[in-house]
Amino acid sequence: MPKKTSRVGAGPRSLSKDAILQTAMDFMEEAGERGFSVRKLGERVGCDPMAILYHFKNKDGLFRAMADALTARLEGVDESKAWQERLRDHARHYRALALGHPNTFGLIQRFLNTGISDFAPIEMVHRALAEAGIPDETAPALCLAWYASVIGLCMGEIGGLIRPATAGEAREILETPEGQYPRLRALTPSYRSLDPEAVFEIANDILIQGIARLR
Amino acid sequence: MPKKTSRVGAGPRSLSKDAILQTAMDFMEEAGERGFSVRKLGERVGCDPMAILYHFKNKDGLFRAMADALTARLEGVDESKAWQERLRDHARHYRALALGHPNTFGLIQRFLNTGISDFAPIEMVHRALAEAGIPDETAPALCLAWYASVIGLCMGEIGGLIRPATAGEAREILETPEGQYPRLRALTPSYRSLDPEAVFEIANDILIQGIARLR
DNA sequence: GAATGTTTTCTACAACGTAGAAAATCTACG
DNA sequence: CGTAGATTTTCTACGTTGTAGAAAACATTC
Repeated sequence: MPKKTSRVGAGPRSLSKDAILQTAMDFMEEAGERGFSVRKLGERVGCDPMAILYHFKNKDGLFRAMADALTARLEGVDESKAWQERLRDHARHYRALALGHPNTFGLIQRFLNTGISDFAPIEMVHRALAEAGIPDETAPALCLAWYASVIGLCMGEIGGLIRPATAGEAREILETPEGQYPRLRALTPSYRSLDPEAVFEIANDILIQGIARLR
Repeated sequence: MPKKTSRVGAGPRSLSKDAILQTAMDFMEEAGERGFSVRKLGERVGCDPMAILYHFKNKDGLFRAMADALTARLEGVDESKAWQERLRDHARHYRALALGHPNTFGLIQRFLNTGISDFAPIEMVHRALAEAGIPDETAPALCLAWYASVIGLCMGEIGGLIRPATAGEAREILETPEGQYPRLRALTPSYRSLDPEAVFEIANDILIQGIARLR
């Protein structure tokens, strides 16, 4: 039977898991996943690398915890809004998370399989789908499709797929034989001035429109 | 000035880049990215690890080439079909690629930023969008949104997000307080028997419907 | 203060990516 | 043929990584 005090077992300096996670996320944003190592994190935290692994089992466990910690920062939505706006806001919050922590966000995608630990947002999505008139048979599929798409859009933006075309890329298109890619050629200026936020919003439009027409 | 023969410069055993890539992809599917190393690949190929790095500059370059090789296997679409079916088929081909090479497919997402090297499929998508009545101003945004969503769906499926809920997960939901997640609770049986393919198809429906109504 | 349990450090090992030098092999040309 | 130059493959070596296992430091309970 443990004591009544908060800390169930205190080691010498009582390294805080939350503090380690915060430092780990900052470090990940600075160095990227390539530059991230448990040893260097230990240096930053000011402890032996093995102390970190003691708390998180192994590097994968640490990554999982970082993904959870980031997911936990997801802003809630205003329940008084219409279902369309609630879904849109939820998607926007994911995007905000991705843009604010681009390097850590990839871990969310990687470890999304296990631990749909946060039931609350999923319940919210399902309430929205119910209000949209989606029958119970298709609701789960729709919910997962929505999450996969939204996360895909976030990954696309932080991964560099969704961004204005560079001058070099534009030139590359214009240097192709005249009649080969007429549409791509015509759209090149439009690609040059692409607005990533507009891409996200238009994707949201499509998802919401599509859901509305599906019932 | 090089000779007219095909091989511009032949080393001792003339290690074929394509053969290396094929072996690398097989190895990646067997071992996953964690188990993949240049040294072990060298063993499989039957050469020194450094010979591989000579051809691909470094491990990242090899990964990039693997992603390109996989993308090159994308099946083309039947141009005689309606634009809706062409988009749907294109998406299905991506899914087939993902399910056939789950471990290598992640590289496609990672390195999609650079090298929109295959103009042909993008041109195809834009022709479809034009037929759908999408104006030039929004076509690029729509195209990128479509790709990001489709790839997100593929990653969601091979990453384990899109799959039937396990018995343990179902229990976890049913063990929550009665009135807390009523929707989730009601949908649990439906989650248990979820069909990933249905999720993909419904997402396609939404995308196509959304595009059709957008003009 | 001794016993017990938890946390942190220390030490060591196998595996990794790859730089740089060396060797092996190919091509071109006399 | 042989020699010169270019290309490809191997060899060696270095710093870094994740982490197992033993030891040490500290906290808590009696």
